[in-house]
Amino acid sequence: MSPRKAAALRDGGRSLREHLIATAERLMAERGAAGLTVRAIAREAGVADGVLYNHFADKEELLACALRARVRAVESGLGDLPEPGAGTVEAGLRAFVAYGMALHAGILPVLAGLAGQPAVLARFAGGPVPGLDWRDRLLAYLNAERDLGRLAPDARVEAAARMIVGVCHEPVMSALASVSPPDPPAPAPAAPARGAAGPDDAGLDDLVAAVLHGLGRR
Amino acid sequence: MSPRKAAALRDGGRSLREHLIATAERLMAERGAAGLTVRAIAREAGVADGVLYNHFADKEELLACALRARVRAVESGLGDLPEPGAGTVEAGLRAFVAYGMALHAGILPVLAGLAGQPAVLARFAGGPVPGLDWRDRLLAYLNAERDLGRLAPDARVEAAARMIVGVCHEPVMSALASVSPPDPPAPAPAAPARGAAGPDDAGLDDLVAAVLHGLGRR
DNA sequence: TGTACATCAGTGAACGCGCGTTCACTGATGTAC
DNA sequence: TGTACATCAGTGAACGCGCGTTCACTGATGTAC
Repeated sequence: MSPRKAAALRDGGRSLREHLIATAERLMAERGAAGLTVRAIAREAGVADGVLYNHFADKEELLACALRARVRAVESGLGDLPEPGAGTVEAGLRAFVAYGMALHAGILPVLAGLAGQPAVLARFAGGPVPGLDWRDRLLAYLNAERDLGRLAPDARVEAAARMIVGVCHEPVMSALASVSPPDPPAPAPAAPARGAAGPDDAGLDDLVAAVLHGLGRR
Repeated sequence: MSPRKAAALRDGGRSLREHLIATAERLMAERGAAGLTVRAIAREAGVADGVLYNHFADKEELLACALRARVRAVESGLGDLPEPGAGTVEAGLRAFVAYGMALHAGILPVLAGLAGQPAVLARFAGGPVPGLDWRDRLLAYLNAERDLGRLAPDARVEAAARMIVGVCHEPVMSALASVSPPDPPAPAPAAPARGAAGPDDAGLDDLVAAVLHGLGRR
């Protein structure tokens, strides 16, 4: 009851399905999802072209699984989000912004590469979307801190949340717009548009200070 | 010295080159740039498939021209940006945010559709990029208002500019992530991801108030 | 003025290529006797 | 225990399709005489 085994799996215990998802996820992270072909995934995984159709309905299902795996991998590398009332508000906001920056830097480039394949994004959206969850938790954190009296009673928490979400998108979008690698022969670094994306520590402090104190005269 | 004329241009005075750019720009705005083919452009323009190569080096050059035309069209529909010192700071910021929202809502969906074709983006980036120009003018405006004494002397203008840029990206990105039209037979509305993108007037006011006054207790 | 020829942008069938997907075949393993 | 057979995941050549691009041909217009 255990027929032929894929050459690439002679060692290692994981199934071919998991192996294909892991390979597709790695290629997404390395080269982006835009020009990813089933042949490239199969060759990189060391298996035959057609075997993916024994485990997935079509290419889109494999890509959707790989996207979910990518999201889990990015999130597992991030710490916990702060609880309201613990530590200073400055530190809490810093943690939320740093988390959001890393989350979006890891996921947005892949999502952008799938902009031309809405069916994959639709399958992905058919579940909890990590960016939205993070946004909801940020909003809940701000509301709780306001209720604790550590933010102004009339603080515009909705507007602030939208700005914080936006500021996490912005460096990724700018990096995407300015890259210009050759299309087919892109060896690419292991994690593109990551390094230069986020702000340094002083930038984070300025962001938090701007959110808390505003620009106006006091 | 005036040989055969394209059937679609028997009336109208513009050149076939301009006609192709205008058609490609319209298709970009209607369907996005992701699945746009030279055949679709030629059919929509009412000319033969191959004629584009008499006027452009390749498909990428046509798309780059169409992208520039699209940007000019969006910008021409927007008003002027405010000058420092004129009107209230609130009104000035409102104008900058409204301008940025409309600019990005018109351009980002098209840019996202080109994420898989970096060569087009590279040609586009080989000139003044409107989003960057707007960002620079916003930063200059904030600095000038601070120097005029209408913002706090220690106002974090860089951080605020990044948040304002981000908040203009954010609704477009959210709309892109949530759309799921069928891929090939997409008649699509005339301007996708536009209507639900921007905030209403009250939302704009809250954003400006959050930027000016911050969230902290005073 | 009328006729034959030259010019060249426009035409569209055809080319080569890479894509996603299929399916007849392979061969390692479990089972029957 | 040894041998023949059944199972079925894996294999990879081949299929059909749509893409960007090419190029021999068309035909409206300008020129020569």
